[in-house]
Amino acid sequence: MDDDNWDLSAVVRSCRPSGAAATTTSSSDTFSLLPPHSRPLLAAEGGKGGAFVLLPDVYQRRTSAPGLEELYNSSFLKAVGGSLQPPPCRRADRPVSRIHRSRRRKSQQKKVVCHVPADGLSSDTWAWRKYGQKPIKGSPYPRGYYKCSSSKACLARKQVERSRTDPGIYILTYTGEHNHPMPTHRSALAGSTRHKFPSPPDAAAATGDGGEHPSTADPEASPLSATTAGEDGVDEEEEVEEEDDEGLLLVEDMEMMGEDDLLFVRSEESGPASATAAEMGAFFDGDAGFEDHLLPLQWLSNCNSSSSSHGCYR
DNA sequence: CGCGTTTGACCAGCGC
DNA sequence: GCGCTGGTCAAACGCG
Repeated sequence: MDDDNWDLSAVVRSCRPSGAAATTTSSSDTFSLLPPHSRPLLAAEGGKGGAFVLLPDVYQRRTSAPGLEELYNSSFLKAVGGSLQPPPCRRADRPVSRIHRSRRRKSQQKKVVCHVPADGLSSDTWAWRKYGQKPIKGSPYPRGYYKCSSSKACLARKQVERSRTDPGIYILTYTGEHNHPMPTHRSALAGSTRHKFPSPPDAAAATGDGGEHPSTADPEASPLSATTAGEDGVDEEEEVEEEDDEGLLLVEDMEMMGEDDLLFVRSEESGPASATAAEMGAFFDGDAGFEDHLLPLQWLSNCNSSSSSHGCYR
């Protein structure tokens, strides 16, 4: 119920730089949904211009942050205790159990929507397993549906879709909460290492029309080789905006993000990332499983240190 | 052999 | 009430 917010609130609050945070008043639960890596940039309310607030390291140290763990735990209690459903049922059972679950969620579940550059995708430390993909009306790019694969009981889900306005940006929608601690090592996750390094016919297609062919175009695919990506300090921006108490977060379209404010490292960018970017481009087009490419998160700390988002997002 | 991805089908929420 | 669209499931397939 409405208590969903509490956990998030805690996080937010703790993260809040004294003044800025005010923006997301009730962004509460939203963040709990977000993977640590994706420290969201809170868009200041008037923030269209780009007043982003970088959340402190709450997320940064997932391993050592007791607070976070608590958060998780408590979250579990709330999320799981309340609505955790027994596992999925087969079609036969579906009618009943599933209905409640999915349909309800559809409209009422809290969501966290964030926009991240391709690089950002790779930094998701949770283990996700793709369970579906669908073309979305109005968007040239299909949307991928992921579940947390760390635990079967985990309700966390995520949708990945490429921004129609900016192919370089991915829209991540998190729903549900993880009812288990975050995996320490990606490698520990169930065989989540399936790098398909494509030998992309053309990277161009990657950024451009991938969506046309659902089968080949995976929006979410954004494999960065952890090494390269991590090194350069990627930029990852996500802006989260809360809409209502329902917990629904809306992120305004890319337009709202001033280019000046949000700079993504694109393929043209220089440095170590460039190679990565290129590769990514290739991936965008046809591959999936970006989650496999985990960023060391080192860059997080780097970014973190800088007080302004600009420092990082460059 | 195990696990993740792909893909088609099913189901129901939502808008008209 | 109907149709559309999105979300999820599960079998098949591929890869390590």
